[in-house]
Amino acid sequence: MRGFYQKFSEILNDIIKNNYEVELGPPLWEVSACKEFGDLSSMVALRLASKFKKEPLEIATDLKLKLVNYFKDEVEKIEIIKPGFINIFVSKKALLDSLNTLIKEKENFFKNNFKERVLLEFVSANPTGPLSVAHGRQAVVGDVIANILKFYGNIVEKEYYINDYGKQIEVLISTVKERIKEIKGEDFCISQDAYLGEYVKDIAKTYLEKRETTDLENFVIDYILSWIKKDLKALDIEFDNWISQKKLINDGYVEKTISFLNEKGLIYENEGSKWFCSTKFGDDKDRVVIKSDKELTYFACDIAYHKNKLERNYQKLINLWGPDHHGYIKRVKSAIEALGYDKEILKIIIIQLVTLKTKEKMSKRKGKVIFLSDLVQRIGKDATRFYYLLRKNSSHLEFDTQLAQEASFNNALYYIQYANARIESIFKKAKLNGKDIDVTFTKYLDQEEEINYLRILLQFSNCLDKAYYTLEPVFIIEFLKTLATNFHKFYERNKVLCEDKNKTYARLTLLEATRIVLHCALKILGIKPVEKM
RNA sequence: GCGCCCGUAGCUCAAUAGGAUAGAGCAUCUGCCUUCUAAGCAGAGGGUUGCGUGUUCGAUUCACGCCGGGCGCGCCA
Repeated sequence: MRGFYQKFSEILNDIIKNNYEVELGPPLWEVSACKEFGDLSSMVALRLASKFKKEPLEIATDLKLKLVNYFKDEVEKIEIIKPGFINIFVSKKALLDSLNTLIKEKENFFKNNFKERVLLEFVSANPTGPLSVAHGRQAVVGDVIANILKFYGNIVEKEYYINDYGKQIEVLISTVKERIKEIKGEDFCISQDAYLGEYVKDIAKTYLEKRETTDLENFVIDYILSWIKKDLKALDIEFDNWISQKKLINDGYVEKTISFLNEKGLIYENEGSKWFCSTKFGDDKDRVVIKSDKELTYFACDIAYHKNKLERNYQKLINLWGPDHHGYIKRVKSAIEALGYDKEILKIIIIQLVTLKTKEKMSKRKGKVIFLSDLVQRIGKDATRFYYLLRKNSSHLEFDTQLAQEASFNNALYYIQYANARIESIFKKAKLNGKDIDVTFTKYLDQEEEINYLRILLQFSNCLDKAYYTLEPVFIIEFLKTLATNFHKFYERNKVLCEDKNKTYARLTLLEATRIVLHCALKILGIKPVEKM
């Protein structure tokens, strides 16, 4: 249960269903916490008006009349404004009731119970080297999206697709072989398109040291995968499933998928290779699935992989891809339709580029990649996660490593953590903790400033909705900044521990509620709250 | 040439799933520490939202066309 915000949404939804026989998607209410326009503002009258070609003001008035019946003392007043806004001024009582419930239920207050089975595939970097800073953004965003989905009661599996087959791997293996020769002092040859990174030498060295008798290819892939897992672990990210492309092929799954499409008449031969007519499903051109050298293309495997996903019966598939894959979306969606599924089941989120802003100007010579592990080691897990989430998924992210390390108010994470530290400090001084909070004292919260602060706090529900429906973690960051700002303001102006014991306990409930919200939000972001600074 | 992302204050970015007077921080200037952490708070200045047209009650947001910046366009993966 999430207090009045949830309740009001349910009520409005019922009214619309009963009277207009339609179901409008969220948001039904926008939370404004603004003196002029009230706590909740709804545009549904305007949405209904354009749908039924009626006067928005009429609809708004009608909805207002029906809304009134549902409330006794939760609402101060309902106003209809200009083109058709319905503005609700929530009563102090409703706000305090929400506060009481929040303190009792803690973070459960904000949860939902949607129960969808969701498969989230992200990172899926080729096992040809350690993860780069670009992969890091996908990893963190994906992990946080998973947390958001889970928080709303969905069953989420995080999956990593291992591209352990194809030319890239072949090139890597041959590079390792040459490096082994180099170490042994034999003649060797590193070609132009080989993997030039120093880490290839490390792999070769380790392979020799361990006197591995196993297959070199398996050794190399396992070795790199262990790096990748370690890099992810350093960011507190763990995957539920690791799906191997090679295994899909060896199990005959890819072949089966191609013949399945062939039976549907969607595969044809041309110039010695086999093509899938993706144009029939909206793609710009048909795509090769079996090359003229009889090898499978990456796309062929991907069709099979998505078929495999679909057969595992998820209600939603979400893929996080880098911007270089945007041209690939139509192709995969076509494949899903060709396989006989609704392409809307797959949601693809493109995570834009990351650039590093560093003072010492890490050289870009020879396209040298900067490893994720170096970044995490330098600025720590929490700051790395936070700064990766700073922008919308679709926006370029400039990662300011200098700022992320800085212990100053310029650093938004410090500012937020500082709020938490101040709260902890007050509780410590009062020799109390969260368990000692008695909600009967909330009745002493009678100043406008206190109630307004409470309003901000309760907007977390709305923030979570936004993040959930848009799959944009950045909204949680933005909320945390706002909350921290308002907390610091409140802190400066109102002393919590004061002569008036009732006031003290009342304000402590506000602090406890803030602590719950801060901890909850940070937990979703995978960041540890700091208790002392 | 085609496709994707971006263009908002001097700088870095916000603006919620079209909403009401486009907001923060930095930098500049002015105040506030015998009082729960000054890593903070209060205040001032700063805008033709790249340009144009359209969609509608309403556009920073959507559509189309320009201009400018970034990236991608394999029988690579």
